[in-house]
Amino acid sequence: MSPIVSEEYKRKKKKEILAGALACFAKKGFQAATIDDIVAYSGISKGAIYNYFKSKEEIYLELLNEQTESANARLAENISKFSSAEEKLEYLFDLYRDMSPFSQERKDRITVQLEFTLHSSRDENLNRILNERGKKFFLKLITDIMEEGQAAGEFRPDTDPSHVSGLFWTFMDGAMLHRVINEEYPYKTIIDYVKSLVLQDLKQE
Amino acid sequence: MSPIVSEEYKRKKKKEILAGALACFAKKGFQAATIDDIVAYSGISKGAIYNYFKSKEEIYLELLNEQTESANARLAENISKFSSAEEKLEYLFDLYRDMSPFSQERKDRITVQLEFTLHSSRDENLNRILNERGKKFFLKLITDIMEEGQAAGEFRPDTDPSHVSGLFWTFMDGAMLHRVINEEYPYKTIIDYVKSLVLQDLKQE
Amino acid sequence: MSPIVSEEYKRKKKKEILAGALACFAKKGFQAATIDDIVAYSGISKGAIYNYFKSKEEIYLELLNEQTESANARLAENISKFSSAEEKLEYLFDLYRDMSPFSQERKDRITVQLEFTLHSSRDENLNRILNERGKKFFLKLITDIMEEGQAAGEFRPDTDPSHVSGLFWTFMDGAMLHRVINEEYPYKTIIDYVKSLVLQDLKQE
Amino acid sequence: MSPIVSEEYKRKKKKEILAGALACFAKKGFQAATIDDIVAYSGISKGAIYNYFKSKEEIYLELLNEQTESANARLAENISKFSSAEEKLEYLFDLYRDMSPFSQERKDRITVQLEFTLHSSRDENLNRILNERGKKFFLKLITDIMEEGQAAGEFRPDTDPSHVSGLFWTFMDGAMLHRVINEEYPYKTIIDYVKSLVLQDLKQE
DNA sequence: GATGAATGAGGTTTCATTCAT
DNA sequence: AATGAATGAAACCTCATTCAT
Repeated sequence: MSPIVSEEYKRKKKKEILAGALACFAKKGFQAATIDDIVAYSGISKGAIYNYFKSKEEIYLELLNEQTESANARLAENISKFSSAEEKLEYLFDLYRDMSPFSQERKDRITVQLEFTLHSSRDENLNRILNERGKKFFLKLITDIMEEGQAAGEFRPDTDPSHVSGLFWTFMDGAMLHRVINEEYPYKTIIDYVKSLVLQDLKQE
Repeated sequence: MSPIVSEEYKRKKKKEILAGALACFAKKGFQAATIDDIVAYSGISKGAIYNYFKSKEEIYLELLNEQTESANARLAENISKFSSAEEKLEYLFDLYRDMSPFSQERKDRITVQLEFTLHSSRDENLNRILNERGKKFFLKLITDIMEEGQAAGEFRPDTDPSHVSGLFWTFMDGAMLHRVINEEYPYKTIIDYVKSLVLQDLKQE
Repeated sequence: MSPIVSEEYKRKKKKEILAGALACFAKKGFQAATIDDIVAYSGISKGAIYNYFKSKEEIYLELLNEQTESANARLAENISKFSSAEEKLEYLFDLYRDMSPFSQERKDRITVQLEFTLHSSRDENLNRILNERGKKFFLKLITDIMEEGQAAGEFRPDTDPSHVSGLFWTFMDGAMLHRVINEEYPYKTIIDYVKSLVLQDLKQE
Repeated sequence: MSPIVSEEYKRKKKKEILAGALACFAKKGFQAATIDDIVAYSGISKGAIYNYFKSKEEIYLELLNEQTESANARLAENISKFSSAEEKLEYLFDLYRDMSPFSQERKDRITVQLEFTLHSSRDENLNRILNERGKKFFLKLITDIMEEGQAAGEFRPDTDPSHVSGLFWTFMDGAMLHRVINEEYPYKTIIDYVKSLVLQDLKQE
């Protein structure tokens, strides 16, 4: 009885739903956005949405998974292209700097991501998962570069790699937050400023 | 001719409600926290809460006002005690650094504050107010110090004061966010690291 | 401990409360008017109101009692002054006609009275009481006059007194309703028209 | 691809809700009747009711619209069938007279209608709309007949048509009010009595 | 697979009444 | 007697989810 549709079709449909949900969650926040908002935005019926996701929360989680994974993949892939630690670090700063000007979709993702990050502080389990992932991926991404740079003599040896990594991600999250809430925030300039401070320091003998 | 309870009493009651609300909003988020949560937490009846505040939203706004104002007051007051720009800047870094270890209440406030900041990006009007206030108070606090330091020859003259200010607040928001979501985040160490980077740079001739 | 106040004082206070309640009930309706409205309007505290009346409903009922009784008293007293049935009937028509222009208070009373009358249709018991009273007082007031007039040969004998009476009160209620909802309703003119129709008919031999 | 239920189905559902609401409003009054009353009475869930109407007030207004429109349609349609003004006027009197004995539903409608009419006196805007409609439709209905009758020489020319019209509607509202609150009110007899008074007078040369 | 009407738990807010002072 | 803060039942309305078609 059920028309059997291709996996391709299903994937497309899911993407449509996720895109609608992202826009709605960004616009109103997860709690305030309703399934009807998503229906209105995506043009997909309520029943159909529940065919693809079993709850509003699941949509949210999938949305966040999706973005972390794609971000991770992109980063890991590109970083390996550079040979020196300095270039790698520079690349990371520039990568984030060049996100600006932000597309609406990127702003939406960031808003939703930050909101979710905050929300995670309320859920022991979620929090542990996120921190674990943060350590394993984000923190390590830069400590690896730092260690590489220090081993190669590019960077001063007396700086704790995890401090640089912590500083980087702390700063990027702060910058994205400010960018999202303030159109006039000098996102690029400030990232460049921090980049110069950090690199200057690291290269000091 | 009596239950005209003292203003003192009313103030105290309001504080109790706000304290309960803060805990609940921090624990669940503004949307997810219910009036019944606040009732359960504070032991104050639903009706009484509505005698003091006319809506859940009003409680939220009052909570945020309160914290901004107290923060503003504290900062402005203390900064003026120092005579050199360097000392002032150092004081600011140290002030934020020494917030750690965070009391539960401070974490709650920060969580709620960050959530609200994010939320504000969804409300044109609120957003404008917050950015205005940010510029007038937070940004200016540091650009003033910078200009003072540059005029006095303490700081190198070629750094844009607003970049330092932007960097500072970007960083502090990021650090508080990370601290709130990650118990193990080396908050103090990283703040000291950034402080050293910034001051080192500024004092370079 | 309780200051013992005079009966006079109490009566005055009750009147004040009733006056405030009348205005509020007229303005919003019994259900929609709140005790706080009455507090605001009368300037008397909530506690005090509950010292004099044991519920909002009791205030309402007292208000209606008050007006029926005063109306009854006025009518009965004045009617007896006239000697002929025709004069009495004319007096009644004129009495109602000359209520216009209506003071705000009168309009309020009428609104509340009509609302109550309607409301009474929902309460078996109340309904019976009101109909009883209506028969005993209002209906009888005019059937008595009619019978007097027919006995005296003033009025044609073949008209059922109760029909004239029914017509009169039906009409007056309708006219007051229209007057209350429509500023431009030609209240006096229409009453005079009906009066002329009725008297003309009754005096026909 | 289905539960796009037919328009027919929706209309029926709406009617069911309105019927339930009418009964509840009549029984308790608009304010006192609760959505849960309507749920209990109609057997339709709260959510479903809010799918069809966006507020309790909207249900009320629709109910009143419905009845005015159907009344208007019925009247306008039938009146035109008669050729003489006298017949038309007689038809109107008879139409209202023959509503009795009142079905429960008719009594409900009248109660709700009268309550609403009274209520309208509290809302400037509503009041204007209702009076406008009253003038345009109800008043005009009879002044037209009067003018027709006077032009044709059926009715005496010295009677102001608007007085007859005013008298008619004043009387009918009064009669319906009395009928609704008093089972024993001789509705038919009194209407016939008024009809005879009015027609007698109009036909006098 | 798609649709959207139906459900009802649960949220916010109001307000008559009580009662300590 | 007077006051008004406190109470909590009960009102209106929303919305995630289900399910008949």
